[in-house]
Amino acid sequence: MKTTILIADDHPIFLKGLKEVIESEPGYEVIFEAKNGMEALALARTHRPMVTILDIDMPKMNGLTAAEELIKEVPEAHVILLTMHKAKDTFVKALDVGVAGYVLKENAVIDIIQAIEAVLGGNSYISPEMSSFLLSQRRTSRNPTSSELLSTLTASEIKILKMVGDYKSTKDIADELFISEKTVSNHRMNILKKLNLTGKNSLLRFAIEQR
Amino acid sequence: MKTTILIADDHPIFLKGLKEVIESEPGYEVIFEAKNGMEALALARTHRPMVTILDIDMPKMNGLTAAEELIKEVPEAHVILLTMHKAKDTFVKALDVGVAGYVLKENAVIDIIQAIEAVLGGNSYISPEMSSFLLSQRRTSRNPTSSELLSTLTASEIKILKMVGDYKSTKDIADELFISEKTVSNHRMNILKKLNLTGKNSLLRFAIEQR
DNA sequence: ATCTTTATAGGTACTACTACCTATTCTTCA
DNA sequence: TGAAGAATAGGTAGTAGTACCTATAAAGAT
Repeated sequence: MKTTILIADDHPIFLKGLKEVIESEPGYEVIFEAKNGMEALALARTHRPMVTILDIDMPKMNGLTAAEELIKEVPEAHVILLTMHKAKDTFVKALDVGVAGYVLKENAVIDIIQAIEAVLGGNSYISPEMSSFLLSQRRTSRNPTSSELLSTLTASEIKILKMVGDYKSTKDIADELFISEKTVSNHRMNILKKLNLTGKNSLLRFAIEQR
Repeated sequence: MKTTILIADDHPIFLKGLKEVIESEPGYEVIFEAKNGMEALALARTHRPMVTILDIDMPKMNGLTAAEELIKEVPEAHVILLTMHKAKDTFVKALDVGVAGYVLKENAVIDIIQAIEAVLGGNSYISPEMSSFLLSQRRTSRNPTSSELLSTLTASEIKILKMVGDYKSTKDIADELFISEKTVSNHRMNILKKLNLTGKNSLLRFAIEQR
């Protein structure tokens, strides 16, 4: 059985080109084409293609909104978004919505088959240019200021901080380490002082953000 | 001025092949070659190539450890790791260490130039197969069970849940919404019941994880 | 040899969140 | 019209984390 695919793009030339690329691969068949988001959503909703490829910039309804609607109704839909620009906001939104693929148009011809295969396998696929954004996010989360402060902590303090970050209570930690709750409590206070933290869940907050 | 590059791989054939690929591109020059981690680290440390490409599986010292050491000493080094396997653990470790690129060997020939360009531009580059792993991590955090539960919450409850996730206290929320602390407290309890949560910071925990 | 740091543990007090009540007003839906 | 849900607010109790004390034993450094 062939893999059924829906493509939506408001530029007929791009649409045609992409279709040819996909169908040059054996086993893939573009069963539907749409030229705006509304049309794409209606087709995908009723005919359930195995993969839905949506351009983001389209009239009537943009691809992102269409993807959001479609995934809400059909969570098992495999949606790949195509875009011209590398804007972070839309990318982050797309991730939240739950699209399986995010491919830059400039790479589409080369990447699309890989992307389709990835999403069919239940994986996600994003163009390398976008994945670099994911990486940098991960990196900035641990900023230099906090890591300097962290270095002043002793081994025990770090161990306890990690356990706090795992949502363990003072009692949990005391039981696990076979020490008194008071000792754990003292360690917690010492950590708070070293990190210049005050207030109720400030340690938990810090521990979580540092993970 | 040419872009200077160090490559380290214990397989001479792969090393030679990769070098040819890189030097076929104008502007790139492989100034050093190493056949294990120790050698690579020593060369990179003293000669500071603009990009350092390390295979992970190498004798003496593996590429990951070498990368860790190098980045610790020379944070501005651009390190690209090459690997055969898609093991998550090493990948996550590599991200923590701060490598700029992570390329699967099977894709290396095609991707390496793109990877080099990305890391020189201060960006990160990871093979699409690995970036899919990053995405799936992001996705699983909001699992279907919790989103179903979330849909039972009222608008006010969702608003308050978000504020809890911003580390706001009951009092903070009450002040901000011009309602009684008791009302906020009641909303919190209702949320806890709807989400089947119990215990001290369970709501904070949930709110944070849902963000 | 003394001083500092660290891990250990106890006391006391305050505060915020959880837990389980009741009750009123308003909207919405059958 | 009557029932259900939602937002509002109050009471009371328990518990966990924060805040600030003191104190001792072991390890390390000057």
